[in-house]
Amino acid sequence: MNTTLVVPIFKTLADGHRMKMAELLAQNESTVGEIEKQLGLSQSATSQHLKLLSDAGLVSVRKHGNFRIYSLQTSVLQEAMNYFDRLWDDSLLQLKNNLENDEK
Amino acid sequence: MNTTLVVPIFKTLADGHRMKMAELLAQNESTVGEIEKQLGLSQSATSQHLKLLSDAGLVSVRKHGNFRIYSLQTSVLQEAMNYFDRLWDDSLLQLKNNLENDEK
DNA sequence: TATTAATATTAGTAATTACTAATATAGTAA
DNA sequence: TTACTATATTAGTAATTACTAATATTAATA
Repeated sequence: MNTTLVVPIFKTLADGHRMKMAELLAQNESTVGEIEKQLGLSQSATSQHLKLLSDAGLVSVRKHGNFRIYSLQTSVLQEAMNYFDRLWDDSLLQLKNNLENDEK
Repeated sequence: MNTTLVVPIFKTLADGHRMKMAELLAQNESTVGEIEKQLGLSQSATSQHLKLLSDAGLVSVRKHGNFRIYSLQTSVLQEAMNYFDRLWDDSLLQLKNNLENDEK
């Protein structure tokens, strides 16, 4: 597995506010203003967090009049899920091997 | 879901070296010295990273003579996996709802 | 065109991080 | 005990981060 792909995703989600944003967007796509209100952040801070999420490919944006509508990008989520699945599988395998060795 | 549980796990794994450590430990429990050699880090840096992993509950340690043997703690991994699963499910549900609304 | 609304970008700053270098601790062995 | 080995801890530092405040951009509307 290539950690360089997954590390940026983790870095981006490893922040309470951005994690909340991801959760909000998992429920519904949303404008900057709505997110700002939900999280109680300043407009600037909200925009900056969204930019980080966007740079990491975790969200996409489209314009609607004067608004920007952000949505969660599930394909990148999948990357992160695969990473955990892999770790999980490896450690289960390790456990199994250890049990077998103990029997000998 | 309680993000305060998951954020520290993400913060801890959101570093290339610690992520590599988690991967190594998923394959095999290991001493500090082995990890240090695998990652090409200094002894001190290695110890400090392991402390962070340990504080986050991602690894456990046991003593063996002069050595400390670190192993991955799968139960905490599970937390993080659940988080992603939840996000994933929510966004699939959102997608489904949007399709249904479009039909109207 | 001028004004307003929604958002983005920039510069500055305090707090956090990841390292190195040095020192401390704890177990082993002479 | 003394010396050695494996690891932990501490202090200091450069780089990064998350914010605020100010300004810029872009679209809608009067």
